[in-house]
Amino acid sequence: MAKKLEKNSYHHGDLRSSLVDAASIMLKESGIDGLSLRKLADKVGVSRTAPYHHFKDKNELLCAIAEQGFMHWQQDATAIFNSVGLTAREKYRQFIRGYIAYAADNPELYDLMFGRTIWKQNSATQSLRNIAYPSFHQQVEMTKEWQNTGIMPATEDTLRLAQVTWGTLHGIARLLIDGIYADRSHIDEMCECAVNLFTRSHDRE
Amino acid sequence: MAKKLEKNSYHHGDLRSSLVDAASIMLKESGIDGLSLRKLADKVGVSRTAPYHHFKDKNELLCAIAEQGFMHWQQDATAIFNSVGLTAREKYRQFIRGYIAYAADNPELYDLMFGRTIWKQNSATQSLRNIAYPSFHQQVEMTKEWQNTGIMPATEDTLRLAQVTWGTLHGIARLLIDGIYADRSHIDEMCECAVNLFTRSHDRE
DNA sequence: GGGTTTATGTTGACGCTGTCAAGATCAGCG
DNA sequence: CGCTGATCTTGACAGCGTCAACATAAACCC
Repeated sequence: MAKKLEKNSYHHGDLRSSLVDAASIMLKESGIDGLSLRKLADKVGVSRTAPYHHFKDKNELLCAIAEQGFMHWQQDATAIFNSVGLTAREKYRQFIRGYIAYAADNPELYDLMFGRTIWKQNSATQSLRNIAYPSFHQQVEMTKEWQNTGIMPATEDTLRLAQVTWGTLHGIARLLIDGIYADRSHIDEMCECAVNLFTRSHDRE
Repeated sequence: MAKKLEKNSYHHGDLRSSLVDAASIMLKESGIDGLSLRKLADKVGVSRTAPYHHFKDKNELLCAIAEQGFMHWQQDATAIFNSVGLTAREKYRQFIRGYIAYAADNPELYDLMFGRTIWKQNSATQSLRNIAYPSFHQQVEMTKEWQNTGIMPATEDTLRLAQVTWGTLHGIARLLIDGIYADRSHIDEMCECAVNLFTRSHDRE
């Protein structure tokens, strides 16, 4: 912010975060492939190879963006989880809707965070792993909690149950953001259906 | 096959199908991005731009490969669906396992068939749509059948139920092939868990 | 304060990609 | 036989990620 005045200097002063910010916007507009380091440098006002002094390669930049995405999502998730005055079932419904909404609102970011670009090639930065893995793990913890409160069947193995329920959310999100289900108007009913399936006849509240 | 002898002629004779075949192999080995038209032409033994007389661009080639994938998968699916001597629930289990197995055995092809590359940009060929849409629709028909036989809850709207259950399969498949769940040894138990969730207390056989 | 190190930014170059334009070759048909 | 259209070729262009070599200025030490 305060660095904006020193524009004409040879050194940018705050290039790294400027790059991440601008790259996030470009990602949102153009997707992972559309995000070009050259265009990015141009938009920020530096030469093509300047970013390479802050990120080893494009992958490291992508990981930095994904990190921000995880931090943002974790805020949303814990806010829902810690909300008061809701029945357990209602809270679960809100979590599902929140998950899908986050993906639908940030499709390219979601694709980056949970897509093959980063994870398939095992190219995740240690820094990214440090926030992504706990986020994955949180899914299991929440499942365990829901099993304890009787929302979800306690007979199923917690890890498997978490994998399947998260898989469902992930699958619906992907069908949406990948354009296989174009219609966003179905989302609410789909979430409702998922809640019914997973929590069927397990509470009376 | 019979064309192999006429190798040294100026005209290839059967270039289109040769391209699709070679491209399928390259796709399996290198993924969508790794599949390069230039390398492909080189492998088939023609010049870089020869493929452009058979496919308008890379997208059309990808659609042709995806078509073959859908045809292959449809064979697998109907084989499972028409198998005799199985209870409805057992048949459903086999379908789930078959779906995940197909994705796990052909990760790059699955990514092409059900990924954003084709569907997000609405770039699917009419020819591809003609086989993909019925394949999508088949998922709904099967769900309806399973509702009728009492395997799945008849109270839920068929379309929503199909979307959610397919979403689950798709999500599990993606978590697997995108490297978020590296461990294939969990697949069987995950499928079992999904079957339990969706068909819970709906049959006694 | 002066000199050196180090971080940061620049231009140039390479090989890769998809794709268009123009010309070469050849099969098939009138 | 000659023409037409399908097929294949070389040449070219812009875009990409990235390495090497060089320029600048900030930071640090004596």
